[in-house]
Amino acid sequence: MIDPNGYLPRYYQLANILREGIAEGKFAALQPIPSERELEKIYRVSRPTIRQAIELLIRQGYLYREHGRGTYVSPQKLQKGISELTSFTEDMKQRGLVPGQKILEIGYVRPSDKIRSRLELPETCDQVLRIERLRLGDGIPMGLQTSYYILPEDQTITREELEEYGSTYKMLQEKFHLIPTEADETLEVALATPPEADLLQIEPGSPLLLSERTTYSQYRRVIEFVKILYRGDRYRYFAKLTR
Amino acid sequence: MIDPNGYLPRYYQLANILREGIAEGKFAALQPIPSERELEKIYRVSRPTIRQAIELLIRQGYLYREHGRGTYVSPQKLQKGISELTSFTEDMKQRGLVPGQKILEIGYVRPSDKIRSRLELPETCDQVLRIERLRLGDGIPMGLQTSYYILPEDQTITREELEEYGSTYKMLQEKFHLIPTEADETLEVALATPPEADLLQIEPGSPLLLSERTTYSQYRRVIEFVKILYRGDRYRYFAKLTR
DNA sequence: TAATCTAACTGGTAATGACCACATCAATGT
DNA sequence: ACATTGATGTGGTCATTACCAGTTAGATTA
Repeated sequence: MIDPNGYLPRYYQLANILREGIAEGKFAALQPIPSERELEKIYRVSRPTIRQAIELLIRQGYLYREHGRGTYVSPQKLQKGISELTSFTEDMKQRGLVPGQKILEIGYVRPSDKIRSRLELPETCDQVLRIERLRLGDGIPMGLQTSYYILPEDQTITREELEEYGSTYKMLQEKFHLIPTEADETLEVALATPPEADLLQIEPGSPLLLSERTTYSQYRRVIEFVKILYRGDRYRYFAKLTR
Repeated sequence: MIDPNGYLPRYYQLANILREGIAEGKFAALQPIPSERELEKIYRVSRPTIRQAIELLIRQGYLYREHGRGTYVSPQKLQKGISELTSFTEDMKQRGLVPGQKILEIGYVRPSDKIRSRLELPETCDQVLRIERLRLGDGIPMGLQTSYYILPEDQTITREELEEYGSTYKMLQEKFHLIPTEADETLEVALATPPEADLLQIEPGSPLLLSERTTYSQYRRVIEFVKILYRGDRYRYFAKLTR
């Protein structure tokens, strides 16, 4: 069941086994899974390893513990949609829509004070890459996205690459070895200006959901600042909160 | 430094010491803290204990690790505002505003199908407590809140209690021993109807931020379903995302 | 000089053994 | 009949020991 010399660490293998068991209904919602001492005998791994696997599944929302009682399976509603950092592309896929994009503009600009502070720009740098895109879901306009990146001119992004990769996050990872790992996001409402309404194919003055996000790399440096104006009638934001 | 027989577990004491060190600037942002083996000698606790403390601080956003290099202090921007489950009252306090409320209506109603499903109501139950409140920040209308609770009639909430406690979450915890521990939230835009606009002191048709939240207890049972219509011009939603 | 290797760090995974704190329930006492 | 107690199960904490896996820098080599 668990390969001690496997490619994946043992606690990770065990977590996968348990997660599958939950998905298959082998362990039912609100019912306890075997105790840590029992799992020790079943899977032939030590208790710390088992606890590590369980802690992973708790963080992912699949299990929860009750001291003195046992470890239980979360109800389905709590098993999905943890507030995860996703790109627009991944977001659309999760919603069951085919992601698409239409690049409107791409080029270097002088950053405004707001952009400067959001990108935590050093004084020396006075050029940032700006990309404006119309984002589609199943071919229908979903939002208007404006992204800013700090990139030297010899390491830049071309329109062709952007179209080829589809997902910007995938490109950042493969081309620059920058992995988005954390982000701060704010959401508020806005009203569509005539040019925005035209691009989004809605009436001017229609309500929009405005998202502003600063994304950080694995080194805790700012990667990008992204502003997205979502169509209010087609987009809903999900969050999972814990305490 | 660390009391082995203290009221708090050792890993928790160590986490507090390190968190203070970070707050005081003793450990600077983006700089490494002492290695796990060094901390072992400094604080006279074993490595598992140290790792547990560090993992806690990582989850709270204060530290991050780099395999082979060390454990580093996160930049300030990432140290706060983790997507936490807070009541309206706590939310206002965090924003530096004085929370307030005006109770508009309180009583039992037959739940609609939508409310039924959101509360995961059993067939037998056909009465839920509905509370409608105008929520204030520094005395100014911030949002219109409608909450639904599953409570037997002998264990109910009165208008007086609601006004006395101020925070509903505090009351749930102290009176019913129900601790809100997890929640699913959705956000979308809406336009104010004339009666809503009147209560919120804005123009009819003004944009609003509509939040719908299902809150779960420590036993993973639904506690409440809450709908809040926030004034679009006075409220902004914050989220912290991870991967 | 420049590429390579190696030793010494770092965190990551794992086993073992021990004791504590909380929950439950059956046996015991009143 | 009821309250109490204690055994036994659960997860929570902690120490010790060992080895693996990346990173780095200085010593070695070509």
